Amino acid sequence: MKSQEVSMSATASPTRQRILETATALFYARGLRAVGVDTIIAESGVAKATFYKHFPAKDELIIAHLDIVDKVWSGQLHDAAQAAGPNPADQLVGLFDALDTACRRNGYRGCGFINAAAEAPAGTPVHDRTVAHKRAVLSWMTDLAHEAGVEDPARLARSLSLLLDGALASGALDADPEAAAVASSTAAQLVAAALPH
Amino acid sequence: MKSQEVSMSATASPTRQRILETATALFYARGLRAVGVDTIIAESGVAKATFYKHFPAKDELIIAHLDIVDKVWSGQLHDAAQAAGPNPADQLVGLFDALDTACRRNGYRGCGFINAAAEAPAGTPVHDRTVAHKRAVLSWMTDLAHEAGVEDPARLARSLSLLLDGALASGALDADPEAAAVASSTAAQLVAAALPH
DNA sequence: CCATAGACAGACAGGTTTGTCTGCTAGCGA
DNA sequence: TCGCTAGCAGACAAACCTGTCTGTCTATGG
Repeated sequence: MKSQEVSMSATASPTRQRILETATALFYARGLRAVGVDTIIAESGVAKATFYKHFPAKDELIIAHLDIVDKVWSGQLHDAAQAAGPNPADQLVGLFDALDTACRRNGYRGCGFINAAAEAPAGTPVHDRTVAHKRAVLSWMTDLAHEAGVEDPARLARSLSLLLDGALASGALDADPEAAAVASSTAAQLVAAALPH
Repeated sequence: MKSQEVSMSATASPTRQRILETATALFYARGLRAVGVDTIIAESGVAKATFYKHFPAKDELIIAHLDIVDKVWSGQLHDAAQAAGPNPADQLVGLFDALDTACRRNGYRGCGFINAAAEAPAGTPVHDRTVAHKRAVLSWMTDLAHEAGVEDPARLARSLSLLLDGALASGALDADPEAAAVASSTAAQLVAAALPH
């Protein structure tokens, strides 16, 4: 208990990482309940005891999976916003490019959180994480709208997040780039209309 | 085989109806995979053999459930549109009132189809039904937009359906009437902007 | 009065799921 | 060399899930 206790909280052992990567791919592709731990164990080539050492219960693995989804998707959203330049109004529109990029990846199946929430009743940790994620995105967008100097930042952010979630939800049905394009251009229209003058 | 053969195709026996009602409530509330046939059988107070006589497999019950969801939700959408008067542009906005009504009902958990699709991989009958439902709604809205005489009916309808799905998806997380209100007012804004002159 | 349809009750089979437990092996620092 | 950590392999228990089957009860129409 000397050298590793620092990295203990980071919990980034390679085996754990391998399990988590396999699991997150399977969960996203097939759904939380549809994937059993046996499948994850077989697919990641790990022993059952090892699996349960890292994740004492399936639910903890699911939570870890959602944290990854959050990190990845939030990152893509921020990157797309950044790519649109320094102007917050432009960023608010630019973030929708992440949608187009995402729906062109194959295996795209919409938003991992929305899909997860459909399987988890309210009050469960899974559901709570989803709510927290959506709230974080909304609050980020509200800040951006505020910086852009629009009249009602909360309303604009809400509209845009509705558009985003709609595109994500319909993306789980058919990964149609058309939906992303319409979401993006509608976002541009809403932002332009909300801007002062 | 004289009096009942007419109603045979309608398949509306009271027992079947009772099973279906119980199942559709449970499926919507907890999810497709989370509800086992045993629970449905117990809850509807029916014998196992009777259950399997009416629905030879769980999948058929799920399909029947989705047909109900489709009928109910489409009905509410149409009713809300009708209530807004004869003007198609008004109807396009008015249909969003169904959202507000829905999210105030308790036990509201968003769109049964979106939730179902999250559990069913592409290519399955469940997934197909969902796509068909969403396509039907979109096409209805496109017709309305066309009648309203907007410049690009397809685009307006797409925007509005994105908004609708977004509100439905976020409704599965928290049944916040605020989301419905913003969806509605944003719809009004988009319709007004799309109208000629 | 009795034959038949439809429903009830519940045992049963066979598969899957989560999670535990026992043993074995390989590396690594003391 | 010893002991510790981390991982592998796989048996096992207990619950649960779908679907089948046997047998009983009751209402209704001929």
